[in-house]
Amino acid sequence: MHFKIEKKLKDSLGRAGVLTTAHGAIETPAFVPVGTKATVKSLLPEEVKNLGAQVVLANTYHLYLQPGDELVAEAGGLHKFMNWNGPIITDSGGFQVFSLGAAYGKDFSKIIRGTEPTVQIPECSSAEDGVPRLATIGNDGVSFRSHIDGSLHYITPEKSMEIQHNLGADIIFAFDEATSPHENYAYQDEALSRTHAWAKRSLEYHHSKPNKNTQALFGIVQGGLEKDLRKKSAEYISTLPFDGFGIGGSYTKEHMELTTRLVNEILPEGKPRHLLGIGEPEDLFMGVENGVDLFDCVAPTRNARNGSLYTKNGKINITNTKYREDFSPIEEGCGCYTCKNYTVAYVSHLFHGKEMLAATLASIHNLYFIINLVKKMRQSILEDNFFEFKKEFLKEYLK
RNA sequence: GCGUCGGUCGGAUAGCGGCUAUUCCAGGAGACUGUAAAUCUCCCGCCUUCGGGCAUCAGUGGUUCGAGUCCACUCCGACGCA
Repeated sequence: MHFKIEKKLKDSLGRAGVLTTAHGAIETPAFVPVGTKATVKSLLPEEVKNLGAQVVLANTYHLYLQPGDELVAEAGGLHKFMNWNGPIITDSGGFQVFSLGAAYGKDFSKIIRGTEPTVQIPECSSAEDGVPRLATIGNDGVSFRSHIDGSLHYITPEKSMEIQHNLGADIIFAFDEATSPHENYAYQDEALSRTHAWAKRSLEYHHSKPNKNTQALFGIVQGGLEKDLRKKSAEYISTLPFDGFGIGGSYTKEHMELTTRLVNEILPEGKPRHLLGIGEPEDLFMGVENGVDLFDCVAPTRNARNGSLYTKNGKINITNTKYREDFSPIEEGCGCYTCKNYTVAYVSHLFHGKEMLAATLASIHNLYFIINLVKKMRQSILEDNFFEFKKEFLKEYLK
């Protein structure tokens, strides 16, 4: 893997570059569509490629459970298995420590609401609080109760690496613990020590295998909402010989920005940075401005399936009554396949009729919108007008 | 004409003497950020100062402390017998 910075943004951390992987180059900053189970939901790989995606992200935990990483290896690896010849990234399963653990059955997720970031739910600090969860954390690894069949699985940093080696993505991630923002400081500190120890173990395992030559390994910075822990994490992870870095966690938007800036000021400039699980248009601007090179997020595809579509004037809910007789495209002038060929009324009809094509056409539009938005950000960096572009876009988008 | 069932929100249902009339669909709105997600939440008779208030189970009477529920008749719909 090779990363080259082409141009830096003045007075900020932003930059445009090219990341070359074993399966091709990625012009950064770039948005990475999520295909958790080795498929970007509702889309053919050809469509994903045609709408402008350069790379996709699949999930270690899900593929390990089904169909199994060894089967994928037997099939010739993820690229061949899912018929995607471009770059692939796999997440380590670290996010599932959070989503199936502390966040299981709760009403909070990746982005938390409210302006008070230090809100703590004390009972979350203990795994023995009787609250049901599918992931239980130990210092050596994490026990997962399969959400598919209830079977018990134990994933360690080494196991995550082994699975990711079998899957064969171009970029893989160290196994980490994404913590709940509601945990107290003591827990965040303890969890961070674990993430750091696991980062080292992930790296050692990876470097002991020939896969190190074809697969790049990214380390992950955690630290919750605590500034000093984030700093500590960025500093420690920076010292390890990772090929690039991920920034993970769950936070308020305000904290995400502070964290991204703080962390990227510390991470080595010459290596790529991936802001995990982000985001919405305004978040992507924030990330790019603060030195993020890669983003992945389920938002465009999940929102699409749920009828929420991006337009330059904000998101619309296409199932609303007012769109039933709207014979214009979702967005006037949009270059996506859906907008070039179909009307809002038609897509609305597909949603009301619960037709599968609704998800496909909506996903094409949303992914095109987001991928293209980040491409325009890249272009604006190269043309020295990022801030003007940002201001203009957000003025219309956020109304 | 006689008899037997039935008539509960836009549709389909539950309810078989007891307080707030069930559930599903349709309809309306919202949420969703390293995918437990083609999912979830709320609303869906009228009014409301969001505390609640007032209606309501084909209709009209009646029995009862209390009726969607029991009784009588009327109207409507199925079926059966003439």
